[in-house]
Amino acid sequence: MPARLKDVASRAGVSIKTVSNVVNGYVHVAPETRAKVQAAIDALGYVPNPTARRLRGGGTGVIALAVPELRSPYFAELAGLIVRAAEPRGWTVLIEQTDGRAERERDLVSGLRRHSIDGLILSPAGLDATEVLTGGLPTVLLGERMWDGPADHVAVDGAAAAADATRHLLRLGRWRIAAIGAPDRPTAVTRTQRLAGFRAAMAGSGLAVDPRLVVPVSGMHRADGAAAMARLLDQVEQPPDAIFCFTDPLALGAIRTCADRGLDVPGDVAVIGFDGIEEGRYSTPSLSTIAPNTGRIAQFAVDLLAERLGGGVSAAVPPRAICVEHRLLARESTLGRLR
Amino acid sequence: MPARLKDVASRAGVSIKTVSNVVNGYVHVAPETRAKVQAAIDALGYVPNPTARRLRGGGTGVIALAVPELRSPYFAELAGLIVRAAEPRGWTVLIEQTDGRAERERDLVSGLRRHSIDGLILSPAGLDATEVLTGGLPTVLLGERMWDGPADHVAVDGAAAAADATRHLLRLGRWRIAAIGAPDRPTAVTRTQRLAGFRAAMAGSGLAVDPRLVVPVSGMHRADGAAAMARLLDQVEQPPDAIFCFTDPLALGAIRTCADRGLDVPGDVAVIGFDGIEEGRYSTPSLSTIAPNTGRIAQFAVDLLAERLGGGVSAAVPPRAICVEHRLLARESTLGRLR
DNA sequence: CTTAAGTACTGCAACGTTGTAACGTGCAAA
DNA sequence: TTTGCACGTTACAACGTTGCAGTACTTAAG
Repeated sequence: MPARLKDVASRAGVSIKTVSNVVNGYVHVAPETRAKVQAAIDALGYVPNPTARRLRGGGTGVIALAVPELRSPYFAELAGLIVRAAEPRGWTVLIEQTDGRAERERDLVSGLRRHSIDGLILSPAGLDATEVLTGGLPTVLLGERMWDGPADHVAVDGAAAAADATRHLLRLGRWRIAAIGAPDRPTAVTRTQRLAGFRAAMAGSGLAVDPRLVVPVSGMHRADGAAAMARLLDQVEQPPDAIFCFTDPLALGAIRTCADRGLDVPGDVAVIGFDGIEEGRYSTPSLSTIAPNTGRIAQFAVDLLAERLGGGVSAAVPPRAICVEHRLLARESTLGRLR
Repeated sequence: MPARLKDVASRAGVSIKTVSNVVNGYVHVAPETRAKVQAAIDALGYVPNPTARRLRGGGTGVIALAVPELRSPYFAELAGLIVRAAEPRGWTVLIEQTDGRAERERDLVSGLRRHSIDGLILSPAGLDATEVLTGGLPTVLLGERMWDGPADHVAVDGAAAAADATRHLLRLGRWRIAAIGAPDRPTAVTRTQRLAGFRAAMAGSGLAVDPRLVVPVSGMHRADGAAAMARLLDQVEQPPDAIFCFTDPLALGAIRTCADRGLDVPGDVAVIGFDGIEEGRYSTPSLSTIAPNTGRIAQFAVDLLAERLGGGVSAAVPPRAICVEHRLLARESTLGRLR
């Protein structure tokens, strides 16, 4: 039984609308009326009812964030940053997990309208570009996509970043370089781009890519990396001297397998990942990686959504793509112990 | 401009209310009327407006989950499980980050009413027990608390689990055992309980706890563990032969410092953590830990909330406390390489 | 043949809010 | 003085839904 405008109004001896005006900071309210109303508000502990506001035609202050899964550290950290970036705007974030299944993404995008949601930040993993718009919801896409997608979109340049990782290995004098995390299906855009960058950097150094050293995975977790590394070591007579893993968890799993097999990292095999998750700073050996600026990704995602929502950008404005910078973090898994 | 009841009604040639009755499965509707209405619903793609329903007095299908931060792997994994457990009930989960600040928790609990939320699952870190109820929202608490708290509550027995961890170290013949993660303020209930369990197990073996080996921390991250370990090593002339860290990230940070200082884990120092996060299975050395059954924690939390919400349990029923089992996962950081 | 109970459906009001239009004021400009 | 205007305030309607009370008709019971 929370206080309503009506209660405040009768206590302050004014009309409902005047209270509404005070609450909403309308200018033309006599100071003493305002004070009287404010006193009543404080006395009753009045808090506006957002449901009613929404019904009347406003926003809900809730946006949805859809990621493959929260147990992936990269997405957990990103989600945390997005929640934080949404805070100053007074938004709360509703989180959905897609499990990376296009079908589930589709259900989500179309079904989210049932909730009272202002906008969507979607990290798609397999949804066809054209399908994204069907929801009719203001949407921002995260992650490496085609740059002419159907919605606003924030990402790093995956191919360039992958090439940077590869070149880092090449600069260290490694040339028999494996790649773990190749796509197992054509819709996995992120992995396809990273693979392309890998190939480009190899080609740039005049090196051929041994097909047996390109290992596809079905998941992007530590277990998948460990299994892929084991498979790789079992299939080739001579192990690679370096590995570019397309995510940090893949790399950490691969490193674990190396340890189990008695391979020294980076002595025998240098390993570099991709994500820049905090875990890699403290692992043994610490993990060299490509770190997208996740803070800026989160900020841009929220800002782009805010612009679409606030009408700052007409719906007719074509989708914008923002490319966020990345850094190469060279650590022990490629450089060795530093001291 | 989605279709409203009114639109469906005029298309089907019936009253608004009859359409409402059909949508809500009211029994006394003639089959042919129902079919006619259903056809209109399908034709117009009518979807009920949840905001209006909520205003009228129903639930929203949205629950809130408040955790300290998503970047903590334990909470990220738990959040993922809760989102998944909420799915079959048709609930979506709105996530808030408290940063472990009681003040922020207070704001959240009282402010969440502003959103249209049916219930709250709160993992408190410092909020006084009595304050939790002020929100007036059906609430389930997570994490080790007083067992006579003001709301339904799911947790492992933190003291018993901590004692298990300590006894594991004792069984390995270690006796100079340090604890990293002691509370730096009295309201940190979780850490206080784990410390109590640690002390109890030590006392049970007739061992005194060297106060210098009990290290308080201000945060529970890898960095805090690394710093605490460094502080510990700097302060005592002879390093401990084992360390119980109150969370896995603390343990992983501590292990990292050991590596930097040339201490072998577990040769020189055995390390055990608390959380059972996936990361510990793949770290080098893999991390011994206490693993609460997070799957069941998530399930119970959602189920308890559902009971309060669904009226299956009267509001008068006193708060229930569910104690979830935990397992000791003994791995390399205490046992050494197994092969 | 009346009465009661049940079925099929409808209209109205209410949930709490805000935009719009309107109403008096009082004061400055005509 | 009259006009005009800005100010302070208010009544009313609407947002889309559902509970309640009611109407009209049908069937069963007394």
